[in-house]
Amino acid sequence: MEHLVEQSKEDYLEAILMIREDQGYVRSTDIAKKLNVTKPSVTYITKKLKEQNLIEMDKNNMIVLTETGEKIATEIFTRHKILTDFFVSIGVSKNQAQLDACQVEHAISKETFNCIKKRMK
Amino acid sequence: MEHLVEQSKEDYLEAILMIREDQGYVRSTDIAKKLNVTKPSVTYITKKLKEQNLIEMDKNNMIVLTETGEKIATEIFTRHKILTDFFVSIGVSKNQAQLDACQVEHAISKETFNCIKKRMK
DNA sequence: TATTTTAGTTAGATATATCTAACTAAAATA
DNA sequence: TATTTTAGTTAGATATATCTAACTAAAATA
Repeated sequence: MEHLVEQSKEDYLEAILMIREDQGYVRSTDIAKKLNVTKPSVTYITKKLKEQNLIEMDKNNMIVLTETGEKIATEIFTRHKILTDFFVSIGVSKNQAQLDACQVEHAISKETFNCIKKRMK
Repeated sequence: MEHLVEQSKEDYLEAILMIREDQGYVRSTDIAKKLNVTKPSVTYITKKLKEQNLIEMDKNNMIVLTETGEKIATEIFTRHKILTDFFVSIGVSKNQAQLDACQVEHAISKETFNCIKKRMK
């Protein structure tokens, strides 16, 4: 009841960032659509993210990342892109590379990610 | 209540294989120790693995893999070894490579794994 | 042999993250 | 303006995988 498991937290924050890049604002529904979950699930998780000071909601219910939230979201989004590129570079199809990056981005340590990043420069 | 989530299932099957290689037989307690969970947790999961015909228990409560269980366990164990080697080959420390392999082995598709495997030959 | 340790189970609780059903309230459309 | 659609919440249920407490029964040790 205390903490979100890392993966969900990161998935939601990343989704918020991606939606914002896409359309400039982020509503609860947009997250539900993006992550393929129901609206009550989003309500539940965003409540927790608020409690952890990772997001805020303005008067119109628009969701914005706090500084900490932004940092985590960006970190994961960067991982996502670099991992996708890396998988493509070793011969994985674009589509599958995307899907696997979504999973692996939560699974690897900073050390391993840095080694992959180095390889991609 | 129907199915195990892939990761736990695979973790338990892999642990069973590793313990067997190590000491020749596998008891419930050995799995608890290896995976750092309590004995009731092992009872709960092994019950499900039995229902799914992935393991059996002999008269002495020794746990053995069925043909299907063996196949899954071997597949994951192979992934584990190849991913560890791969991470080490790009500069990750042996220890961290081990840990990350444990996670990534469940996260990637056959396609991506095959590309990594090809790279390691 | 008596006692302690070890292996395993059952019962019941808990945490996380989901869902459906039912609702409110605002916005868009006929 | 009346009706419908859309956005969001609350309440309550569910699945997975864990835990602690309490127990049985067998094995090992004093």
